[in-house]
Amino acid sequence: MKKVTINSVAEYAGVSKKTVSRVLNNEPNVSPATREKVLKVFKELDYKPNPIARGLARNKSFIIGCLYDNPSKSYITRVQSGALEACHKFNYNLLIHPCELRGTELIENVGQLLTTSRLDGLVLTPPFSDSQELIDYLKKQDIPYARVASAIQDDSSISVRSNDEQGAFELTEHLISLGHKDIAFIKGHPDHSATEKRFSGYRNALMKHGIDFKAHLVAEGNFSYHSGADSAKEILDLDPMPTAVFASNDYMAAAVLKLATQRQLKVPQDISIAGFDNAPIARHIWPGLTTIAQPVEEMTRQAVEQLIMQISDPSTEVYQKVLEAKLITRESTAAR
Amino acid sequence: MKKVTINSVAEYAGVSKKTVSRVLNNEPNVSPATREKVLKVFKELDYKPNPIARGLARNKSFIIGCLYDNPSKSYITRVQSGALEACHKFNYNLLIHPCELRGTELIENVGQLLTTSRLDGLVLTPPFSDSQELIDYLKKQDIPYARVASAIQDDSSISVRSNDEQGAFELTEHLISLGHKDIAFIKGHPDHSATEKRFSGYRNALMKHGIDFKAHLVAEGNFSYHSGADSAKEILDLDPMPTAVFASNDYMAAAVLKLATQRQLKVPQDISIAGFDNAPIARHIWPGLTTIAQPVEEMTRQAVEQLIMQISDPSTEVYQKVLEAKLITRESTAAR
DNA sequence: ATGATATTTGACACCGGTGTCATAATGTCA
DNA sequence: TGACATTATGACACCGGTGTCAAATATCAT
Repeated sequence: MKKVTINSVAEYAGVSKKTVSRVLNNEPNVSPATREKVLKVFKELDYKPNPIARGLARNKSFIIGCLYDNPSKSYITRVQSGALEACHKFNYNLLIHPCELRGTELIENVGQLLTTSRLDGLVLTPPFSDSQELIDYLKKQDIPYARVASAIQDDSSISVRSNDEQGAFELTEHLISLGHKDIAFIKGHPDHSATEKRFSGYRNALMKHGIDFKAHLVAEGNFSYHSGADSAKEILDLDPMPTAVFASNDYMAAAVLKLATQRQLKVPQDISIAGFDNAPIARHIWPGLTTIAQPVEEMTRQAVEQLIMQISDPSTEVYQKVLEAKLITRESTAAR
Repeated sequence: MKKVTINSVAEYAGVSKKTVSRVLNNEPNVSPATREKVLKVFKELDYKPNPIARGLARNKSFIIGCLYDNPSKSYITRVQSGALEACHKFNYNLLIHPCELRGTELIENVGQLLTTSRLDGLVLTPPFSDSQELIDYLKKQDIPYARVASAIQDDSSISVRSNDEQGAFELTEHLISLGHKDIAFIKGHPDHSATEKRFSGYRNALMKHGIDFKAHLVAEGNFSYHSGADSAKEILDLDPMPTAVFASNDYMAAAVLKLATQRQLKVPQDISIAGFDNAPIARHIWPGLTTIAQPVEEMTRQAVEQLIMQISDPSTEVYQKVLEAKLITRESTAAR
């Protein structure tokens, strides 16, 4: 099977390759007759323009890169699916690139990525969306990027996040309204800005309702299930045991639930447990986890859509957006 | 910041661009002195070769595409991580493309993918690895591909799978050895070849141990948690209720566990439950699920590695490989 | 020193498209 | 019908690299 290029199409149709290019890109100033003729040849030869050649000429690749370093597989797939939705809408594709925030090679690693594959833009998900070092680098390299769930204040770049603080506040109030006063808290990974946001939502709710904050009720997690299991042990070993646990994500909450169940504790009768994110696991276990639903897909979709807009027209105004997080109550929390 | 191209480097270094290209690609026949000089200019100007231009000249993109249509997020991320490992080892990148097997537009959709982004090869994961239609199309288009977990017999293309039948056989034997005779089975998605393999492993084990196969103990699932919940209802409503349930994946098993727990059944005392895949959820719930560990990352890694080998040298022999699946016993199964 | 061979280097076409600009064809109006 | 604006088309350079091949230079045996 011989390769069909723009040249062969042009020759076959008896026009110049520039005219073929015009038809290809739906440019004006082609007579209907010619256009028709060329389109027919497209069909006849089954012509597919070479995206690489086009990329070289236009200096574009129509590929967006997605950077992440996150232990939650469901979070990652949600991010991907939001990003893909936006990409496909505009005929872009998505290249994924998990890498580690820590370690001196981050910049080098991303540099390598940009060297081996020219990307039109980058979506940064936590914790990268909070890495000032990375952002400075991208700015210097002049690579368009969009931040998802970032806490960095920067009006000159795209950012879509959800209201973590508000969500944590509401969830804590929910627990308080059920009569809980000793509410343990498991923090997330310190590199993620959401960690501090959720923590302060928790503290603010306590404060608003006149409940003293007790440092010994706070455990340090890192969003992984494993860290949740460690924190769970700390918390369930406390005497007196708190009546409720608020974990900064659902995986850690699931770990608490597992240990509690292993210890023959009844949830929610003996202890209430709540998570954050509304990951699939929150409804796959029994009792289902009360949690905060974050619109992860939607955040990413909007971020990528804005990113593509900005790529196609760099003069487009970029803006920052905050989406609402929503309380989902299930069976894991109850009045004490 | 002016763009640094191979031309500017050549001019600056006082050599031809071909020589620069030689240094870039570590080709022989460059005098050490010249090589040194050019390398210094690379540093000085911070030169980054343009992958698109290189791609055009060599007719390569160094990008592998990954096709999937799978409800299990953990399966997807495991596939991705295995694929990425192989890609990065050879300086390739990975582009992801979820799409639907059903619907007439599959071929069109993949065609679109290949049109908008030239890929050097494609990894097919279930159920695509079993789609003869897609495979024929790729062959016709002359796009290299590798199949993961495919049951299609085709010695001319790369395939890495694990032994689903053997795994299911072992798991069933495990249940039988615990004294179970009424073992319900939840099937997977009919489009996946693994579904039949696992089912026949189950039947063969029953047969070997002289246990009659009972059709009413088989429920039709599709690998999704939701389908598992439906099947769970069917099975737990049976009278007499079977003493064990073997679900074709862990999500469906988790759904059975959830319903059982909701109904105040003790697992494994009242009923044993087993899954397949060793997905994260299998150890995130209580009791942990007895299951079969499939080396998903490893399968994909090997498949992609072979794929890249074949791309770099089309004369490379391709081969098919079967990896072992392994029984993992946890708390969800016990003697009756 | 001489010719034969091996190594280093560069000129130039090429990959498959797009952008610029000149020219040809067509349309408009007095 | 001629002058002028408008539309259609193509020639050609260009994007930033790589492949081919011939020329220039270095190495070596005799």
